[in-house]
Amino acid sequence: MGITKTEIFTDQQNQVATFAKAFGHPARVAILQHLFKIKACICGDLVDEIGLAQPTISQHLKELKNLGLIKGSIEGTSICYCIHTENWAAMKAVVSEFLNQDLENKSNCC
Amino acid sequence: MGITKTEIFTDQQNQVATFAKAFGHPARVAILQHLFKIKACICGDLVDEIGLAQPTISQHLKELKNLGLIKGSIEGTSICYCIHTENWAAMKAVVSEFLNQDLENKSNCC
DNA sequence: TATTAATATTGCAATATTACGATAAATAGT
DNA sequence: ACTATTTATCGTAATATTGCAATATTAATA
Repeated sequence: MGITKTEIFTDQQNQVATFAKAFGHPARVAILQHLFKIKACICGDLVDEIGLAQPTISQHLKELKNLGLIKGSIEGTSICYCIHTENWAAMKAVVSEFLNQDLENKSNCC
Repeated sequence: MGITKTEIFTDQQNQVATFAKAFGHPARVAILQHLFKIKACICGDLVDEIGLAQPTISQHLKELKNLGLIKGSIEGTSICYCIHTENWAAMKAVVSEFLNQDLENKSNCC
């Protein structure tokens, strides 16, 4: 049905999935990488930097902002986006815990 | 258009996105966690463990297998799935590099 | 070989995502 | 106030994803 049954999963599982979904598109990966690289936060040269139309970039930015991973502040007519470092760290903690799981014992079949 | 323009991104960006998409659904997060937890690899009790229909679980397993994150071996009539540890480590390296980016300088606006 | 058990595949309906043109909203400068 | 610039929103088309019932496949066992 295209709808995810979030009710049957734990909060932690849903959180990992939600954050991971944010990185599940190369445009958002590219946006975040650019914001990390450019020390000063960047506004809409993202549209030039990445090869997508302005409304598309704006939409991706909105998703990242809704998740709290970036924040934007008005600079005249343009808007300055940057990484929300505290929230990024929090997200990283959740996702890293998932990624860094270890096999307790060696598996006995595969 | 629902179609992602992968051509305009780097291989690394597409890789991060592809792996992240695998974790972008709580069912797949749950499946992977269960495979990590249960030392011996598990077959189709995943259907009982997680509350989704058998075809749905089978589909999620297929995606994870296609990405190389899990592997399955036939055990009689059932199939034994487990984490593909080498590939998991490789994935972790790619995703971690993305997550662990650091801001070079403090941002000057937000 | 017929039956049973476990998993995979097919087909389909519902919803989500991606992308962009057109347009609106906000602000700066004239 | 008018214009230009920048970003957001709306509307819509195309594609992707999720989920499951029905069915097929595979392997063990009677």
